Amino acid sequence: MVRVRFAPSPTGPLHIGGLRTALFNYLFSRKNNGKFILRIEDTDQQRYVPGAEQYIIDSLNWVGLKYDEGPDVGGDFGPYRQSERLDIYKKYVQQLIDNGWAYYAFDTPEELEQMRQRLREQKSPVQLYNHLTRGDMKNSFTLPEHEVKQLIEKGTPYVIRFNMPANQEIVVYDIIRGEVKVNSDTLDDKILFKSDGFPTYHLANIVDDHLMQISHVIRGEEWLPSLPLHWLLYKAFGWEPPKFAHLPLILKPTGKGKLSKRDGDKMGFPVYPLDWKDPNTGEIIRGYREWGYLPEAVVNILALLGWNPGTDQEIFTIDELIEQFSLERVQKHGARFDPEKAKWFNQQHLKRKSDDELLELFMPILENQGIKAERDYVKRVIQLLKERVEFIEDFWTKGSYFFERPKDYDPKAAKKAWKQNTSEIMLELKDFLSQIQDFSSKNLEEQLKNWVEQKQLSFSKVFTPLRLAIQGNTAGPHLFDMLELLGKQEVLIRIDNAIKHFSQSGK
RNA sequence: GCCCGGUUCGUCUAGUGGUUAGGACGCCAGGUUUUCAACCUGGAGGUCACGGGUUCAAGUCCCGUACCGGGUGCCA
Repeated sequence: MVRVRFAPSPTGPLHIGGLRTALFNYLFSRKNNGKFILRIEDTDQQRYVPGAEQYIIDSLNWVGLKYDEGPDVGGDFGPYRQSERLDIYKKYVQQLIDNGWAYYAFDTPEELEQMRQRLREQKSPVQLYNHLTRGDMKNSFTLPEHEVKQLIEKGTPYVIRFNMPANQEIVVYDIIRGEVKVNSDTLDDKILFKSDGFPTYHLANIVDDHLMQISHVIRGEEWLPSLPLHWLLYKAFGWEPPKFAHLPLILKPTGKGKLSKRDGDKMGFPVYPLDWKDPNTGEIIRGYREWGYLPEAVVNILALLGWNPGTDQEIFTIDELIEQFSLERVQKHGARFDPEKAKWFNQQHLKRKSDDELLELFMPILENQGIKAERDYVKRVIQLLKERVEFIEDFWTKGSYFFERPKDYDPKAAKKAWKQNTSEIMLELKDFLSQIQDFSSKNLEEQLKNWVEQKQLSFSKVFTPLRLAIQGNTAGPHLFDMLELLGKQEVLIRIDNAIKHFSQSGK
C-alpha cells in the first residue's frame, strides 16, 4: 500500500515550491492507488504563524489536491498535528536513550557557540558536536550518572541528542539520485528533543512516518543532507526505512538561489498560491488565484518544473498527470521558474475552458467593477475575447468597453487613426449606419465594405477610427461582431462622442 | 571552511555509446486579419561547463577541476 505525506510547517504561507512537493506526492499516491496524507509539522513554537495552517489547507483545496487523512479530515493514524503527539515522541526518544542511541546534554546555547568558535579558530575542518567533541561538553557521557539525574530533577534545561557513531560509511538510497554515501564523521549529534519539550523535525518525522506507515517520503532537496541521519534513526529504532525521493528545488528566474517570497512582487509573478496577509505587518502578498491563474494551470506549471513525461505533451489535466507521472522521470537539478511560460500555460488552460466556465469566473470580477450585465451578453463578450486573453482579469482590462463607453482614447492609437478628415468620414459613416436595419455582423461587414469601396476610401482609414471610437484603442476583436453586440444605438453614440472629443482636441 | 547534490539553446527540457543534438516558452521574419490576439510557415539561438581518460565510436561511461544549488540551528 502506497502511503505518502505532505508535511509542511505552519511558519508562513505555503510557497509554490512546497505546493509542488504536495503535488508530486499527490500524483504519486493517485497513480499507485495509495493514500495522500497531510501532516502539520508544528514543532517550532517560535516560528509558528497563526493562520498558516489554514492557508496551507486552503491552498491545497484550491488546486484540488485532496488528502485522504489530515488534521481537519481525520484518519486512522492521527493526530495529524505534531504538537498533539508530544507523548508519542517522549516515549520513543526514551527508547533511544535506553538502548544507547541517544543521550542527555546540558550545554547552553552560549557554550555551544563557544565550542564552534574554538573549533573554527583551531581551523578544524569540521565544527561538530560529535564523538570527537562531546567529551568536552556537558552531557551524560561526561557527567556521572547521579549528577545527570540530579540536574534533570532540578529542572535544568536539557536536550536529547543522537549518539552519532564514529567513522561509519552510511549508504542511503534515493529514487531520483540513486546511492548516496556519507561518512558519519561529517555528521553531528543532532538534537532530537529540545529543551522546550518539543521534538525536532528529525525525530518527529521518523516516528510519524513509521507510525503512519508512510511508504515513500517525497520531499525537497534541502532534506538530502539529513537523509543519512534519518536512515540511522530508522536503524536505531529497528524499523525498516521507507523509500525516499528528493525533489530538485525551484530557483529564481534570474540570478541565484531558490525562489523566495520577495522575487514575485519584484519580478511580477506570484510565488504563493493565494493572497497572504502578513499577520504582523498587515502587508498583502498576491497569490496565483488572485492574480488570475487557474488552479489547473498552476498544477500544470508546477508539474513540469522538474518533471516531464518524455513526450512532447506539455498541456495536461490533473488526470493526465496522474496517469503519466513517475518519480523516475523527475529531474535531478533545480529548475528556474519562467514567469513568461507560466503565463502561456494559463492562456492554454483558459482557451480550453468552456464559455460557461469562463462566465462563472468572470462575473465576480465584473460585479467588483460595479457592472451589472446580462449573463448572455457577458458570454458573448467572452466568446469574442477568449482568444486574446491570458488571465480572467483580461476580459475586463481588454474588454471594459463592452460594458461602459470609452472614458478616453489611447493617445498613440488616436494619433495614428484620427487624421485631418476623419471626423467628416465618421460623420458620413454615422449617417450610413443609422440607415442600416439589419445590424448583424455579417450584414454590417458586407454593407460597410461596399460603402468604403464606393467612397473610394481604404478600409484602414474607416475601420481603424471606427474601432477607436468604439473601444478607445485600436486592438481588439472582430470589428463587426463588436458592432453587432453593442447594437446600433450605442455604436452611433460612441461615434458621436469620438467626433466631439477629437474636434475639441483640435482635429 | 566542511559535507551532499547538480551542470544539454536565454528559460523548461528530450536524449541511457553510433541522430544534421529534437521539442516547448520567449525572440525575429513572413502569411492570415481593418487592428490585436489566436493560428500557420520559416529563422536566429547549443564548442552538450572545462580538462583528461575508457572505446573503432562519448552529451551519454570513469576521474579531476570549475561553477551553480542545498546543508552545516535547542528551524523545518
